[in-house]
Amino acid sequence: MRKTKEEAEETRRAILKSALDTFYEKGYSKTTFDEIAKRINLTKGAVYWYFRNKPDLVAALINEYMEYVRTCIDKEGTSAETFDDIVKSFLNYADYILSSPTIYKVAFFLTCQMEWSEAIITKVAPQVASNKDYWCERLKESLTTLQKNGEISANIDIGMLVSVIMNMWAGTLDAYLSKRCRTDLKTMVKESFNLIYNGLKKGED
Amino acid sequence: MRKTKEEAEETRRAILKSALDTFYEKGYSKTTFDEIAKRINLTKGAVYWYFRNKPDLVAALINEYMEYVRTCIDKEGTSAETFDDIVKSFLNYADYILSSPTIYKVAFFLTCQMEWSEAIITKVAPQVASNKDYWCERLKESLTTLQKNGEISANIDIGMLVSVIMNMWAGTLDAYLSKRCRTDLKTMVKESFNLIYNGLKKGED
DNA sequence: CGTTATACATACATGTAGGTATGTTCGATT
DNA sequence: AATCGAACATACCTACATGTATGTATAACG
Repeated sequence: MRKTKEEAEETRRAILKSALDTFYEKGYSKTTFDEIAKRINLTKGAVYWYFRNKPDLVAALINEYMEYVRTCIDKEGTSAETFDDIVKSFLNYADYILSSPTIYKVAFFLTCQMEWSEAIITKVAPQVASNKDYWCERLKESLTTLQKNGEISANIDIGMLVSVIMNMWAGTLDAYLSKRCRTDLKTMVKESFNLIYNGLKKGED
Repeated sequence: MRKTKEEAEETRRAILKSALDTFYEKGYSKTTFDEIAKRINLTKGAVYWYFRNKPDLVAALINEYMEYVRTCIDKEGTSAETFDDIVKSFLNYADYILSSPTIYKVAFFLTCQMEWSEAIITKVAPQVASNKDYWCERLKESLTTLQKNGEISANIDIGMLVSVIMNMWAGTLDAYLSKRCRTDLKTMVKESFNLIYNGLKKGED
């Protein structure tokens, strides 16, 4: 029954994939090593061979896909020239979540099916936070440039603006994933940014 | 050991309070009827006497406090005359969450410590949604009035605006409760509404 | 080619959460 | 005053999830 190194790596990835499916469907605490294994015709022993326990498994899972997400963020590349470019980067991110079933499951799992126990928080939260910080930094740079170029009012605190935008984005995504919002995600994102940009005031346009 | 009706009602409320504390500290799935009972010097039997199972207990708990929240929303009373009034209503709500440990625990439990299994969704989600809808309706009325009065631009879709505001509010509250945001909640709310109202554009003020 | 460690399967040990059945006490009802 | 049922306590049963100990076939390595 001994496998080659490559075959072993395959089973490791198969376990992670099966784990994601199970977590996605049943939620964190109702997922057992036994079910993860049986879905791919293995036994608990195999899963325990690769992962000490559930928090470790989740951490490995998130780590796997967070890295993947980050490369996709990077791939998008150059910083924004206009506010519309920023909106587009968020729309791309939305597209990315919607078009990749795997990433969708990860996002759904993290926002709706996770239970943030102490062990999970210490192992998973830093990774998620790090990824968010990375995104925030890029957003901050872009907005600062826009402010220098005069597209954004000079008396706006960019740090605060970043926080507001991120909260709005998180809230929108969360509402969509948890099915509290029937509207299309990308439409919501567009409308949200449009509102923030133009404001509500009765103006002159 | 037989109690009077009033004493029995007291223990029922004591159980709900103990349940909230336990859910708040340990999360949904790690909370057991045994611990809920022992915290107030009772046994599992007592808890089972009042509640069939965990989903039912959670539903009763949420129902209890949602009703309470709704009366507080109502108490605030008359509809808004200016945009600032709307902001104030959200600030009041924030104040309310922050100043009442019980409501804070409910909010924290719902956003961070809950696992949305099928049974929970069918029993709890409708209550939460109903409460949100109620709030949305009042928000929509207020915004419509403001639009008629000319404080808000006429070409803004109020329905969409309500969604955006609610998402922003939910995202802000969630970030605060899950400790992802170090900034004070009320400050964040103020800044968020300020941004939505004035917009980012380099204007003429 | 023999040894060893890898990559699992199998079996078992243990704790514990959920649920029920039954007992017990006493307030309420007549 | 006797009875009944509410309000629990106690005991127990069962399922199952976590974790471990052991077995085993074989790839890798010298």
